[in-house]
Amino acid sequence: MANNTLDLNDRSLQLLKTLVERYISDGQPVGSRLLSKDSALNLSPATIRNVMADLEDLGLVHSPHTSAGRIPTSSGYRLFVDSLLTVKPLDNQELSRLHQNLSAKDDDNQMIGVASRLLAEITQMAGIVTLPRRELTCLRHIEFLPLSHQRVLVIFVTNEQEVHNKVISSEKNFSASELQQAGAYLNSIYCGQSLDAVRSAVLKELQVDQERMNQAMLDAIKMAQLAFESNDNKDDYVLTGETNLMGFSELSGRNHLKQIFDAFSQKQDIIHLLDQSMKADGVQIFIGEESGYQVFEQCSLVTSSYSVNNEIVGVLGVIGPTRMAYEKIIPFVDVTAKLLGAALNPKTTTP
Amino acid sequence: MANNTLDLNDRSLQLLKTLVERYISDGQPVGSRLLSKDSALNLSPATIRNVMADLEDLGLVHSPHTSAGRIPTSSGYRLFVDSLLTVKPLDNQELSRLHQNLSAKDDDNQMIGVASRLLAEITQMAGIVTLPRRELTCLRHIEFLPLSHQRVLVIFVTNEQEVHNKVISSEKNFSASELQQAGAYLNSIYCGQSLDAVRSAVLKELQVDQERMNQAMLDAIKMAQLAFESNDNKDDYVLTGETNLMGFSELSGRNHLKQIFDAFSQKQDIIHLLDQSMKADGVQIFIGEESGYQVFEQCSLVTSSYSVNNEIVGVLGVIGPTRMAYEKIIPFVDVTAKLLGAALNPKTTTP
DNA sequence: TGCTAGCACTCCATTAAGTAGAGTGCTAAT
DNA sequence: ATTAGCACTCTACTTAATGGAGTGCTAGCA
Repeated sequence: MANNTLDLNDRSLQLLKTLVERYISDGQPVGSRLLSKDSALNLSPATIRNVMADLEDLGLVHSPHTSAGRIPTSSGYRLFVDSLLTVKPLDNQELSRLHQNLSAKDDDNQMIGVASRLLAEITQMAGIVTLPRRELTCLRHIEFLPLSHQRVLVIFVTNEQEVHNKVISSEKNFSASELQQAGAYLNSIYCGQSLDAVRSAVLKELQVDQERMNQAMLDAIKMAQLAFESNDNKDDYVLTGETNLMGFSELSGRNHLKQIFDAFSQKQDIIHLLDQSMKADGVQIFIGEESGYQVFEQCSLVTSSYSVNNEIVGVLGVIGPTRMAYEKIIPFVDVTAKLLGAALNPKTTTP
Repeated sequence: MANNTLDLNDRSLQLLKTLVERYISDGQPVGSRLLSKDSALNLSPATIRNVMADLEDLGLVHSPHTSAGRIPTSSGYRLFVDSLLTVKPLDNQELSRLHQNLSAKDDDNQMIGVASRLLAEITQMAGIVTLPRRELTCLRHIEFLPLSHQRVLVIFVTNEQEVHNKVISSEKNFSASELQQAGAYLNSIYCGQSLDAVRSAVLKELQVDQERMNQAMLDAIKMAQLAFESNDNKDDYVLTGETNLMGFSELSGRNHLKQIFDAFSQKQDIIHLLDQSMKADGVQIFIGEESGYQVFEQCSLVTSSYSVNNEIVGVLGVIGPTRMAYEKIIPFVDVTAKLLGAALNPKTTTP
């Protein structure tokens, strides 16, 4: 039962490869006769059947019922994408479309949307792009406005034009002009630094000699800490083309689609799944139950992190049925991630 | 063929009413025998059949095939909701749930989301709420930040804490301090007024004697005009519980659901549909093809505008199959709209 | 004239049975 | 080791048969 590649000779692997390719393109269980013709090995169907029995023992393929052909299992797909896949270079037309639409624009958020739409449209599946991490963005402007009941509205702008806002509770009731002063103070010392840098600088200030500062400065620093303490946009993404998934028969069983769409709108599980790709460079693939979520046992997720200035800031990818054209999807997701990373406005800390 | 209520005697109407009620609760075509027992009229099935034939001639009911019962047509539903419906008072439990969740909070946007979710959960259909019109909100703070290439980022806060931002192109390259001055100037004169008022005041300023103003003031006014010229959030809404629609068999035909979900993500058509409810107070109902959109010929839309300070600012409602429990949905949408209107922060102009 | 009982008819849904096709597993022969 | 052959299994599709629900129509009754 050891599902080691070494257990299999070249012939078996070759057969598995053509089986998977065939199943991906046709969607029908592949029988021994078809496989005998399709592979260049010149073997009789009977021989193929023996090989198939071996592959089935190893858990790489399985038969929906006695007299149907074989279809790949998740392990089968996994072995296929890991060792057997011959990736196809990107179609020229698609490549130019990517370049055209993902050239640097001003608005980052807009570009995220474009990327998601491209992923969905070209693959005809669902496209997903997480919003870029804010930690690495640089602070451009910060400002406080008083609300009622000791609450303060903080507005800050990062990069070129991303505006964020948040309500924090302050210790006392500040007047508008006090808040304005605090903003001016913070702007003067932290403007241009990355949020990460600001966060740690603020913490350091609070720990060391507070006596050196006057009360106004201290208030400002405290509010800055509250303003930056949590990173809120980390749990959001732009999803497009979900409806494309409705076309796939393997996903349309009863409330299967409903569960998938529910997962999409709850976001939580999806985010958790995407987070795993944040750690690694390059393309990652979750096939069927590998995702760990029952909802997606019929789905595959092809993702890639995308980076700005060699720092991973987000993840993007496509979601579709396990039976998808990996040899095209994988390079496609790969270059999309690279282009998006390149197109996003650089956020270097200029100290 | 005149589908006038007057063509029908009380008995026919009574029968139509019970037929619709029965169909709504069971989902099965209603036959003459069942109707004979169900109605309190003590008529034989044969008599009922004659009446049904009349109703069918008038286009109020129709038979899916020769030997099935009758189901209401859109006109049938229409007559039902207009003249025959006996609305049920709201369930106490639901009412208290509404009150509890729709009490005034600080964050308007958050409340919109809550309302949408309540609509969806309680009706088990899709809930939709348009964002409130910004025209009637009051300006609290405005500010400009320079971007590259003669572009300016304008940030303004309305009401308590809604932050909006937008990029405009200016005639010349302003320095940060010039922009700051402009912001301060605008704040000093327009703060606290409604956006509508600001917009017209700005236009007036530009028309009359510009000589009286210095260049800085003029620049500020011009930028204010650009900042407020278009109302962008009018074309957006919060939709929840779309997936509930997947449960209804009448909507699950082939790509029917896909079309509906596509319409949801395109937003355009939906907005246009909802806009029609903006004109009227109270509950409005679109049944099947009445909406004018083929996608929704199997759906009904029950909406109500909601108002703040007697001004209609948005629309909310539910979307579900034509076969829905109108007698419960209608009052429910009605009170939800009223509660949401009351809960939203008042935006009166305080001149 | 309005209502009803009765009857023939239609259509659907479900079940049962039969058939053709595809594909397997096993065995024996090469 | 590979293959040809055969019996077997399972599905998908077609056909037929049956029961049930409901209608439309006609004739009779108040």
